[in-house]
Amino acid sequence: MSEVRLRFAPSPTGYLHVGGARTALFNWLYARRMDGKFILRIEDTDLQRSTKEYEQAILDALKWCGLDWDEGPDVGGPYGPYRQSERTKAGIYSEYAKKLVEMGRAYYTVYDKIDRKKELLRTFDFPKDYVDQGHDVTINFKVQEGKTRFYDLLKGELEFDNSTIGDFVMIKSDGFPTYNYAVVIDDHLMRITHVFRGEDHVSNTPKQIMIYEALGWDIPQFMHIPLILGFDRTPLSKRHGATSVEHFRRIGILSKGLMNYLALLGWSVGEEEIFDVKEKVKQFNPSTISNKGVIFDPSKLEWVNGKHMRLMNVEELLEEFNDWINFAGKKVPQVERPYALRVVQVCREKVNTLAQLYEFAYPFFFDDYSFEEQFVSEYLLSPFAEELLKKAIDMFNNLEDWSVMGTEKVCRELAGLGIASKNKVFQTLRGAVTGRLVTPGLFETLSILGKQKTTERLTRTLEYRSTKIRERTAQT
RNA sequence: GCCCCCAUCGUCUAGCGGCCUAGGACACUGGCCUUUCAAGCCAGAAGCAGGGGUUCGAAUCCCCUUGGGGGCGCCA
Repeated sequence: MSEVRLRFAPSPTGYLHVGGARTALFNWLYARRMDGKFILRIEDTDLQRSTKEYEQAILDALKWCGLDWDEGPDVGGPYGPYRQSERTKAGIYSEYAKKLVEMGRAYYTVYDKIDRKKELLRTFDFPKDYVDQGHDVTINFKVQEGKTRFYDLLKGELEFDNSTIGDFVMIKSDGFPTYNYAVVIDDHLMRITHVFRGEDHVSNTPKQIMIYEALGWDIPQFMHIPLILGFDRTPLSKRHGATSVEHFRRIGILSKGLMNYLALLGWSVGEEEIFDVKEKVKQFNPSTISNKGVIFDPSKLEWVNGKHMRLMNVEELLEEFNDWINFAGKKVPQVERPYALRVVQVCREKVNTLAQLYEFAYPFFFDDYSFEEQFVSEYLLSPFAEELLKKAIDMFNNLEDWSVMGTEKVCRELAGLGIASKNKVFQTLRGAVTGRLVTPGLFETLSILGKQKTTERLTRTLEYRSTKIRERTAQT
């Protein structure tokens, strides 16, 4: 059996959309499952909208997703070039277009110079005079009578009456091919065996089939994947907020988490929900993908992501975290690796994204955290706080054992002093060393912070309290 | 308008004629744990779009209606 070859063919007119990423993922999954090839092709025939920046952004996003390709514009391959603009310059599309004209399956259309939509004539002969005079000329495919059918892996046998399909442009007047034409030429020349793409291409498929048939080429296996929709059931777009892969990366979603969620969206692998997509390659069966439009649910994405954060080993998470800090352009914590590992270990228990992790871990990394309003009004300014903090500074200064058990012992002693209730004592201490009322466990927090930071912070908080009290007295 | 696709809890799904008084997950609600909590554990509420058939029997098969989506570009 010949080699299975699949491709993902984005057009560089925007960032990689999660829908595109899902399509790429399914292509990739099947290529890997069949020990075939995954090819990346850039469809940049829309001169107006395509940019190099977007192309690079898409490549970066795909790489981040872990969807590596065997052939593509950056790595080359036996069937290159892999950019349609380059293939156009190489004359690949016009060659077959001319052939189709010669066969009588396509014709030239000449348009009016002023009213550029108005057809002047159709001809099988190259209209040299008109071209010389500067008229727009396209090459159009001539649709014949009959029916066109094809088999879709997901939808089964599909049939279209050719009378519902009009002749269509293959070569635009700027010399570039249209999508429906170029895709056929490229897929054939690149030996593509399976075309997995969005459902929005179903109605275009018969046009492509007609070209395959006219040229006497084998038709690849098609599978059209339902679109990803927003909660209002309209296709997921900017109107639903940012939808690019880059956006989810920015808000701290792990590549593993995104891929896992995207795979889950329309494809169920038994009861299991949390997995590394790469480990599910063997079980990938494209025909089990759901056949209905699916709604993108950000809250489930977050949940999946949080699970991954808690399941992966801490070293790996720390690495992801550092990469993210860098990517997101956040202030980089200047701490030792063992310290960072402990922080990540305790903080990941209660967050679902790297951004949340950063936010949650902030007081462990930096001293410039601020005090939460509620902590100040409800605890810090309370009468008991002064005595408690003084006592705490004293006891922590004398503490030698900074293990979790050690800090717990001191905390419990402080709570037993009768200065305030246990809850108030703990919350006051928590706020005093982190500025907030919601943090990892207090004993762990203190243990990680250590003697120097803890006592410094307690002292500083006590001073802050005095200043606040003075301000308040001055006002009244 | 014409053509095509789709239809199980709010969402993602299991189900492929009897195992279904429809299972799981997210979200939601309540409880537990408890030093806070966004983590964890337990419990609950929530669904086969509607109508006809076929059949001893239908979420599962067929038809219609309704609803949703896609396409009909010198966009991809």
